[in-house]
Amino acid sequence: MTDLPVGRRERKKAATRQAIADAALRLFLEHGYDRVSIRDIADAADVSTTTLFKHFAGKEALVFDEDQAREAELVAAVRERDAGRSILDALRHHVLDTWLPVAEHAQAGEFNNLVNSTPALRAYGERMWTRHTASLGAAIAEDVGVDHDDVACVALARFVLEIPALTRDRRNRTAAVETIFDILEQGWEPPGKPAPRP
Amino acid sequence: MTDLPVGRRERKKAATRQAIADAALRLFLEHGYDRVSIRDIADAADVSTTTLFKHFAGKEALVFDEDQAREAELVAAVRERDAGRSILDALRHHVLDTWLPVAEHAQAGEFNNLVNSTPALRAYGERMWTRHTASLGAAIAEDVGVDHDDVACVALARFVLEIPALTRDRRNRTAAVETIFDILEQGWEPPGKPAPRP
DNA sequence: CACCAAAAGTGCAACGGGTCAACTTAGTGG
DNA sequence: CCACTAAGTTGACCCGTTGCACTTTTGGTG
Repeated sequence: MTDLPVGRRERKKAATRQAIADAALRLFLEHGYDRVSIRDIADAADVSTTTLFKHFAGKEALVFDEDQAREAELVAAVRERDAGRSILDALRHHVLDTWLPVAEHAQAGEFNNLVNSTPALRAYGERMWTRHTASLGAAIAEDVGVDHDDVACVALARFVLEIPALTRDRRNRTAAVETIFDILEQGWEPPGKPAPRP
Repeated sequence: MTDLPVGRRERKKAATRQAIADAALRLFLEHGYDRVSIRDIADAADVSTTTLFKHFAGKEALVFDEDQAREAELVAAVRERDAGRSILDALRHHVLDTWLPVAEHAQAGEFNNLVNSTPALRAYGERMWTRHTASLGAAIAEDVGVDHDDVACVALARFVLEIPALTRDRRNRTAAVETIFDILEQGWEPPGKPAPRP
């Protein structure tokens, strides 16, 4: 997965980082996000708060490790799609195949619950996605051969990146994702009431 | 516009509130958002920080007065549109007629600049818009006669509300808005390079 | 008019997130 | 083995924000 550190130094560094992240997640799940202070976490991981902030940019970053990966995957999904497949199709399947499994199950029960029930974390999570707008937009633009900040391409990127927020608490996430991609492909039109059974 | 306060009490209250807001904006424009502390503002307005926070929910709220109005206008634009006009058309014209003039000119030069160049304010501003997703989505859903949290309707609402963020720093905002509405109406397709002149 | 309850405002202390500067420790590499 | 450098520590500090106990104002009511 990620290249493992070689020197003793980097191993120790990685270890501390991990210790902090573990302690944080444990305490958060145990007592709730905002009843746990940075100092608590630092103590539990047996480091100073300054050290903690050298590893993580802020309190929210303790729970959302890893957004770098997502951006790369997204761009790749566009760039390295099968020949003849449209950009939208590639994105649709990337979302369905990659995001949904993670959201649905990966022992994420408590985790999702934690994020979902903490406004600060929800907000941070949403912004995390939309921060990739520029990169994804640029990748799409490059693919179709227009300016890297072409409005249509950037807008499409943003809309796709809103999908997690829009489908978060749906009973049937798959259907919701499909519906949204249908809008993006064919345009929006008033959804009819589901026809009553005759 | 807003009903003017009658009692001496409410007049004074409104006055202090205004004094705070004025002091804040002045200091922000003069020294930059994050070089001005809450204490500075409170001092300048000659109140205590406690009082300040009884009038404004947080530091960002000092610069963004008034988002309530926007939500109502939006919902109205959908509900009270001319007969025979589609929802999307109503929204498109509401955005073009109501939002653009405000964004373009209203002595907003420095103000926009301030918001734009301060990450905290950008973030707050964007969330301000998307917070109306549910209401606008529900209005649309009601109009077409489906569940108030129908995915397609909520998605459309969100996409429309992203428009300010997506068009903020475009040279030609009008064109950008039109492009985005075209996507929402007819679906996205790869924009061709502008045809080179023959 | 006098009086009282409630609202507006004050002062102060405290908390939690986050930063800074000077210092110690301990791998790294020559 | 020694000098260099990155990781970590310490302690003080700023800032946004909240709670608490207290004073002032003001509107209404008997």
